Formats: sequence, structure tokens, C-alpha cells
Amino acid sequence: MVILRIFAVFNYNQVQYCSMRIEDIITGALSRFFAEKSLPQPEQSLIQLQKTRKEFEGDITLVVFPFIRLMKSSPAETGEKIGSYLKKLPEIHDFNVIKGFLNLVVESSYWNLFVNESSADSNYGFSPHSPKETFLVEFSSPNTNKPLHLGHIRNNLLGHSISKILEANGKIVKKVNLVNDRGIHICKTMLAWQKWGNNTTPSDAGMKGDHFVGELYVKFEKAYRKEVDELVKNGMDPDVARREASLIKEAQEMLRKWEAGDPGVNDLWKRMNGWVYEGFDVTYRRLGVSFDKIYYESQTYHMGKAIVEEGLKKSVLRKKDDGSVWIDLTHKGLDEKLLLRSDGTSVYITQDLGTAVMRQNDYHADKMYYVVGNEQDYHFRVLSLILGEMGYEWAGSLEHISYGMVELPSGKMKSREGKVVDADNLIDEMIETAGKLSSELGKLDGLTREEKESIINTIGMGALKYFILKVDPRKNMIFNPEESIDFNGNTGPFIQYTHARIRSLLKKAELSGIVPERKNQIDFRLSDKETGLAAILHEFPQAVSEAGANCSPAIIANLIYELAREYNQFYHDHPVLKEENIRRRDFRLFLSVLTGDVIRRGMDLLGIAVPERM
RNA sequence: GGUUCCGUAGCUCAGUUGGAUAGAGCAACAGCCUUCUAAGCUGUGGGUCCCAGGUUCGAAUCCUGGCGGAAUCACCA
Repeated sequence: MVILRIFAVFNYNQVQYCSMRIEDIITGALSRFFAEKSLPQPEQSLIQLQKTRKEFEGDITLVVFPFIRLMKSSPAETGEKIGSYLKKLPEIHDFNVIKGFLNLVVESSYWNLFVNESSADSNYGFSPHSPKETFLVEFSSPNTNKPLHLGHIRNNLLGHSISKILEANGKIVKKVNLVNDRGIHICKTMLAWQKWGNNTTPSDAGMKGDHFVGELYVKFEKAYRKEVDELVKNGMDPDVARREASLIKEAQEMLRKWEAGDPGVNDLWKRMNGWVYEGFDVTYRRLGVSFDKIYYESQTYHMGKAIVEEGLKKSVLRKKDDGSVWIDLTHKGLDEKLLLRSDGTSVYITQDLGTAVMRQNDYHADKMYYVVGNEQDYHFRVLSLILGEMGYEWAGSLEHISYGMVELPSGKMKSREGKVVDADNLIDEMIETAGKLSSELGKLDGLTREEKESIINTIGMGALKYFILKVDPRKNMIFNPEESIDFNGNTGPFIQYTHARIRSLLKKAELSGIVPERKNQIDFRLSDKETGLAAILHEFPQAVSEAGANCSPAIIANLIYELAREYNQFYHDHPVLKEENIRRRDFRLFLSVLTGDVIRRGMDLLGIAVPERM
């Protein structure tokens, strides 16, 4: 930290700020080119700049195909003409044309200036805050009848990371959680505890509260299934059996009592939820996620019911003869949707209506994001449609960030069958593996136990988090418990290691009394690895904004990985402290400073910490 | 059955306003530590981008139709 600051403030005065980015310089020149030729200005979308592929010489490539019509010349000719015009720019060193591609070699001085400026900018790549826009991000949203599993880990990490990314894009972000603390599933666990719990508590059992309650849930489901099977064996229709089994009847009766405010049921409910929250808090802390506000379904479903009443008055909703309330969405290509059961109890979507209104009243947010699995795509379509039908003008600001399921090689995880990858177990395993690897490699010898534990924790969690977040959120992903999560290659620890290397290098520089200077005049040309590294760093701001626009941490993860890989190659090929040309050495130091900084801040957007050494 | 999403190397994944000879990692094999951290670097092998048409200078990407998989369409959440 200290070193970074020294490097950052050094020669602050000499640094010119707000230099134009090369893309803008080229676009501007292109515009002048067409004006000088008295040709019509090409539309912005025709100007396609991309990174030059590795096998060709150059840094930035202009695709010239779109211009051949405007200029009425062949691709090669067009490329030559534009290329020689652009070469007059001080930022363009050279060019070559291959097929319809104009490859531009950017002047080393441009990259040097870029590295000088960016490495002195502690906010490089992020947008300044615009207090106008407030975004709400709902994530986690656990049920209180079972502990968190790998699917919840994905949800929590995505929600946390997306919140950070939106903040980096200048939004004000409020993270909210909606706890599904009421409903038939909780009644099942309460019933199980009454029947088989023997009045024990999690501490009696020596378990985390959420695990303790989760076992009761599984116990209920097993007993319930057994009862249904027996009824079926005695000749009952399976559907009828599922409805008529005494266990489910009892659970439903309990739900009715709960909604009626029965004190005994309520006390037990509070007690058991309390156990679960204690357990969740531990897991949240380990994952490093937190919330600005926690909503409880038990508090929002009243509002939901009130909205249903209002909808009935407005005749947007319709009550059937049996007392159940529905909305007809057939004109939108969907079905009829139930909003209240015939016994007057509310369903899942009822409380979501209430929650949405309550939140809008609380925050008046410009957007309300819901990080919820893609199995609920239909639910959220219906939710915003209903709010729209009911006349809430902000209904359009709801957005479902729909992410894919985490599946096992055998298929979907099923809590009811106990076929899940438990979050706490997985975290334990990751940290254990990190510890084993660290001691095998002897990396942490000579550190105190606290330091070791902290670093091992950082690495284990880094491996887990990166493993989840590098995948496009929208896609389903497969986790194979038989194969442990890697610590080499495209992984969190690889990136963390790169950071540790850089920090170690900079520390060494400081200890050797090296104080680099930012010089905007240089007397050398950059190597391929140096420009390659600078070019990836140059892409960081765009990655941040794209990640924000697409709510995709994977975009950040992929860029940071590419950056780390490139740095390791650079590090392997080039001496830094031993470089004899002082200006070159200083450039490499600032390149390292910037790389370390972008890795640290990029990983922070993923909610992953990076160690000073490992 | 209707709707939505997905299909890229043995495995896990990038490749998203249509751009060059489709890329990484893992796994396998072969190298590189007296030198700023080898959790690293270098190399080899590995592809019908599910199939078939269409759109155009150009398609893994867009359109249509198939095939395969997943989710959803509950008085479950």
C-alpha cells in the first residue's frame, strides 16, 4: 500500500491528464480524412476498431470493408489511403494492410504516456459518481428451511460483484436481501422439530443453526414421501395421496395458524428462524457479502395482500367463486395467474408484489435488479406485467438478472433429496486445499499463524469465487465434486499470485532505494510484450462499463486473467529492476504498478481479495 | 404440447453491435529455477463451432427449419 502511494504521487506535476484515447484520436482523424476528400461522413457504426490479432504486426486494426463503397476503391487501396493519412498522426508509428484490415502500429510514446497517467490515477477505469441514479440490487434471497448450497454461492457472489461493478460505473447501489421466512416450507421444518426434535437446539447438536434446521426439512420430506408411498400402496391415487397425507395436512394447518397469528406457532417460528439466521450470518461473512437492507417476506406479504385488494377494486384482478384471486394475462400471451389461494393465504408472487412496492417507497430507485435463477424467468415476466397492469409506472424498471443453474454431473441439485454441494463444506475444503498447497510449496514459511491463516483464506476463497464468476452468468455451469477446483491456470490463485509477484517486485524496488520518475519523453521502443500489456490495461475502462451494462462479472474476470497471463510472460522475458536503461526500467516499474493496481481493483469488483505475498 | 434458454477441443469455459488461419485452462507428453516468487514460463498433439438451408464482400455470431439438452407453464417457493 505504502509503496503504491509513493509511486503514484511521484512527479505528479509532470503528468498531463485527460489525454485522448487512441480510439478517439483515430476516429477524429478519420472524420477529417473524409471531410478533406469531400466524401460523406461514415456513420459511427462503420468505424470498427479492434485489437490486432497476435499473428500480425500492429496494435489496433481498422476494418476497411465498410469504407470501400464510400471510397469506390478496393480494400487494399482503401486501406493504403487511410493508412498513410493516419500515419501522419504523432500517435501512429506505422501501418500495414492485409486483405481488408488496416493494422496500425501505435507509437511507443503513446503507451508510455498512457501508463504514466493511468498508474497515477487511483480511480483508473471507474466512472465518477453520478448521484442521480440509484440502483437496487436484490440477491441471496434464501429460504429459511435449509443451509446455503453452491447455487446460493453463485447467487451471492454474482449479486455482490454486480453491485460493485455498478458502483464502479458511477451508480449509487443499494444491496437488498429478501428472506423467505414464511410459507409452507418453514412449517414443514417446524412440524418436524415438534415431532422428532426432542426439544433440542443446534448447540445441543453441535451444529450450525441452518444445518440443524435443514436436517429437519429433509427428515420431513422423507417421512412425507414414505407416508404417500404407503397410501399409494393401499390403492390411493398418487395425486390424492400427496394432498391427503396427514403430514402435509398438518403443515398446511400450521401455515393457517401462522397467518392467523397463533402465538405458539409464532414463537416456534421465531426461534427456528433465529437459528437459521445465526448460521447464515457465518456463511455470509465467509463469503464477504453484506446488505444495506434485509426485507422479510413475513413483513412484505401483508403489503402484497393489500395490493391484491386494490387490484380487485380496480377490476384488474378477479375473484373466483371459491374465493381465489387471479389475474388474466392471456392477452399478453401468458396464462391466468393465481395471486391468493382460496383459503386466503398468499403465494410466492403475492409477497413479491408487496416487496416491490415497499422498496419503491423506500428508495425510489431508477432500477430494481433481481439476481434470481433462470428457473424463475416466467415468474419475473409475470411480476412486472402485473405491476404494469396495476398501473405502477415504475413497473418497467424491474429487471431480472437471470443466471444459470449450477449443476452436478448427474444433473440438478436437489435439496429435498439432500443431493447438494453444501456451501460451508465447500468453503472449508477450498481453504484446506489452499493450506495444503501453501505448505507444500513452502510459500508462507516464516509468517505468523495469523498471517498464514489470512493468506490461506484469501487464496481458498479466491479460487472458489473466481471459479464461479469467470463463467458467463446467464449460462448453466457444471461443478464436479470429484474434481477439485484448480489452483493453477485460469484461476483466482493464478491472478493473486501475479499480484503478489508484482508487490514483491515493487517492495524490492523500494528497499533498493529505486525511485522511478514519470518521463513523457522516451528514447526506446517498447517490446511486443510491453505494448501487449499496455494494450490490455488500456481496455480496462471499457471492460468495466461493459460488465456494468451486461451485469456480467465474467467480463472483468476474463480481462484480469488475460492481464495476469500477459504480465507473467512480460515478467519472464524482461528484467525490471536489473534493466540498465533507467527510463526503460522506470517505465516497466510503472507498468507493473498499473498492472498490480488493475488486478487488485478488478478482483475487488469480483469480491476477491489479493494478497501481498503468497 | 406451448414458451424461453442453451449446444464451441476428452473435460471446464472464452469468443455478444457479423470480420483475418476459432482461443484459453485442465488433463497428456517434452523442456525451463545459481538470476526481480516455478501457484510461473515455453513447446507438442487435440475442432464437422449439433445438422441443413438462407442473408453477404465476409457467419461460431443474424434468419428459417430440424436434432439434442435444460428450465418453465402449480391453490410449491
